[in-house]
Amino acid sequence: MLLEDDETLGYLLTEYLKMNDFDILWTKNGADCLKLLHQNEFDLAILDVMLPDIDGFEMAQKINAIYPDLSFLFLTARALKIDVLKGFALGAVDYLKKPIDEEVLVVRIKALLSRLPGKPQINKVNDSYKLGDYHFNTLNQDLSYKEEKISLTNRENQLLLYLVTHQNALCTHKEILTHLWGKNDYFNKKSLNVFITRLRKYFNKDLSIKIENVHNRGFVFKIDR
Amino acid sequence: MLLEDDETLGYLLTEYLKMNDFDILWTKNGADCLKLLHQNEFDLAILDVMLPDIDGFEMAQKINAIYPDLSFLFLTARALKIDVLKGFALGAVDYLKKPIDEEVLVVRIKALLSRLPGKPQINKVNDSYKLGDYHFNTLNQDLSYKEEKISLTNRENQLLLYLVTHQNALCTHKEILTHLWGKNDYFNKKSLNVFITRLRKYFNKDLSIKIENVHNRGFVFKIDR
DNA sequence: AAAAAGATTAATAAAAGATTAATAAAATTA
DNA sequence: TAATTTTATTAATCTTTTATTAATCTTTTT
Repeated sequence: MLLEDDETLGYLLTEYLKMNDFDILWTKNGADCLKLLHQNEFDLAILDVMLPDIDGFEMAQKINAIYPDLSFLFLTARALKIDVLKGFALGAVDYLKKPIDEEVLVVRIKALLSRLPGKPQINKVNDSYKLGDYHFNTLNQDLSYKEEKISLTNRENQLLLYLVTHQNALCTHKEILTHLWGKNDYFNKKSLNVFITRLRKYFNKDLSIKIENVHNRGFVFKIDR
Repeated sequence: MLLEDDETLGYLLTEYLKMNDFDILWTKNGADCLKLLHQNEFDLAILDVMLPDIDGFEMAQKINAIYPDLSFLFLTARALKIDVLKGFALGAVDYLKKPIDEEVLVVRIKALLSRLPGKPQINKVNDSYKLGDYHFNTLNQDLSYKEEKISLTNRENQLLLYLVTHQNALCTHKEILTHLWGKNDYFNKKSLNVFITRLRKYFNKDLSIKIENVHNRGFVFKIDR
């Protein structure tokens, strides 16, 4: 969450942070800020100090009282030593002086978020799947059968992951192609076919694993038992 | 731990931090710093960048390689944007510009330490690894095969340590490059390649040791048995 | 039986990786 | 300080891997 009353800077920062894959919401005053805090769960609040209706330090006190687990930092032109000390005394994780380079701001925020407890563990995908007698590790990009390890290419890995995470469900050509190839045309469909053949070959040691075709629709990954 | 070659500033900071109940040890060069790190368990390292024998960025790389759980920050007059970005890329928890007010330094460090997880800096890494018929000593920076000893360069040592501590797991290009080089671009990737070739050559007497490539992803260090 | 869709194997071109050599920068020695 | 050696990076060249396209055969549908 960004609390910043300056239109230009607020817009700029919001857009820049969005570009860097942050989910960010921007407010320009204390009242709206409180509403936002009430309606969302933020990882970090970026607070300006001088605002029309409230001062950032007061906002920090409110955060401490109402949302004690929310981390916040100050981003302000008020750079007097006394202000910095006050900011940290209120529990800020950082105190940044304006003007700040956007790129530097982004790396600082990333560094901060990576060290916040709990929150930052952004949905780490399960990376390992037991498939019949096989074992598929999508992070290491390999498929093992007993002692033998088959290393997968990027596409093979992507495709298998897609099929496995949609086990027993029909994955249409269109769905797969738009998801992995980004477009759905005749040639990519041909390519997909080649990869399906490849995967089937890898799995030929366990007859219970099947990649079935649904004519004119798509494929479905199944494990019989 | 404070790494600072300037006598006056080093003395001043050390005394000031002691007054504020920190247990602090001060070194003036890279060699002594490594000794200290080996003999103690620090919560935080404060690194100057420009030093007589080593640069602070290199020291950070060594810390990443040898004591990956030790947090560090830079305290330096080098305030160019590129340096700041590099500092954070290497995993710094903060990047502070000289001159800094002692009081502000203290509150910043307190804020940092209060957010460091528990007491994680326990697992000091082993300095010696048996790798098939080879023996790798990362502190002495050498690799021995029977009576023969190969001494490793800094980069070779860092890279091998990284691979060995992530044995059997895929180490992506990005991961390796940001950890050891501090940035991840085309040329560093080329450089990494050269080092991989070098390491493979060193290990060519034991065929069970392999550094495998995963196309378009990275490398994995393996010992077959 | 004909047409369409799918499966399979093989051929190709582009990208990535490996290797060796050349250069530049740093460290060491005289 | 200059000369020498060591080291990391960049360059050049060769090899391998990979995704796609093509060609051919098989199955499904109407």
